[in-house]
Amino acid sequence: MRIGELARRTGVSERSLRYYEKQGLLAAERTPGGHREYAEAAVDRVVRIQELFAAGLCSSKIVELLPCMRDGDGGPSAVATPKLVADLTAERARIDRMVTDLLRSRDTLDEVIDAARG
Amino acid sequence: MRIGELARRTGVSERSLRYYEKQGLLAAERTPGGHREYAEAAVDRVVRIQELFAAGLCSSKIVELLPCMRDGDGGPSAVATPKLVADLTAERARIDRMVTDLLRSRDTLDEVIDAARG
DNA sequence: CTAGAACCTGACACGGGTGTCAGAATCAAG
DNA sequence: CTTGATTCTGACACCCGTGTCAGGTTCTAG
Repeated sequence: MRIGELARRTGVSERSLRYYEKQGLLAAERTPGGHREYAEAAVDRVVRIQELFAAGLCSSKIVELLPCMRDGDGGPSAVATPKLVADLTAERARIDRMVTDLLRSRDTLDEVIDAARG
Repeated sequence: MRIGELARRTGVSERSLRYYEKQGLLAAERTPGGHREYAEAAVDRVVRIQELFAAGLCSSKIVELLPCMRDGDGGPSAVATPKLVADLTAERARIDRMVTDLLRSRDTLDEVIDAARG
C-alpha cells in the first residue's frame, strides 16, 4: 500500500511516517517513480511505534528495540544485547513509575469530579 | 522556606518553581527585599503539580483544577464548574488510554527482555 | 494526452516545560 | 562594613515528534 492508505489505516500522519523512515524505524520499497510502497505488516509496526513513543521511548531506543520484537509477519530477527537489556529494564522501571503517577492523578481528577457531581 | 529549600525538598528546579508562580500555580509571599517565602504546604502542592504535568495536563488546566483539590492545609476552596468537569472527564479518559498503552509497551519490553535472558 | 489526485523533498515553526547564563540585588554571618 | 551564598529578573536555547507550506514529480482514470 502507499503512504496515504497507511496513514489512513493507522491514524498517523504522512509526515510522521516519512519521519519514521528517516529515523530507520520503518522500511518501505519504492516504485520506479520514487513513491513509497509499504507491506501489509507496516500497519502493525506503525501502531507499535506509536505506542512506544507514547511510552516515552525515543527514536534511537525504538530503533534498537524493533528488530528484537516479534512482528506481525514473523518472529524477532535479533536478540537484545546486554546493554540494550539494561536500557530496556530502566525504561521499564520508568514506565512503572509513570503508571503509578498516572493512576494517582486519575484519582485526583475523580475526587474533583465526584465532588462536583455530589 | 525559601526557593532553594523548596527546590531541594521537592526535587524540582528553582527555574520550574518560578515558572509555576508565573503560571499562577504556586503562590509565594515576599520578603521586604523581594525574595520568595513559601508556606509548608507548598511542598505538597509542588508534588501534585508535577504529577499532573506528568499526566499530560497543561498549566491552564491545572490552574483551574488546583482550587478544587483538597490540599495539605485544608479542604477545597472551590467546586468544579460543569465546563471544568467535562474537561477533566476528557482528561481522565485520556489518562486511561495512556495507562493502557503504557502497560502494553511494558509487556512488549518484558517480552524482549525475557527473550534475551532465556 | 490531460486533468486532478497523490506523492516527493526540504525547510521552517510550534508547544511548553525546563536548562542555563548574565548582571544585579538581597540576605545572613563574621 | 564586608564577604559569600542565595535570590532576583529577563532572555535565549533545547528537545523532538509533529504541522504545514512550497514547488515539483508521479500516478491513474478518462
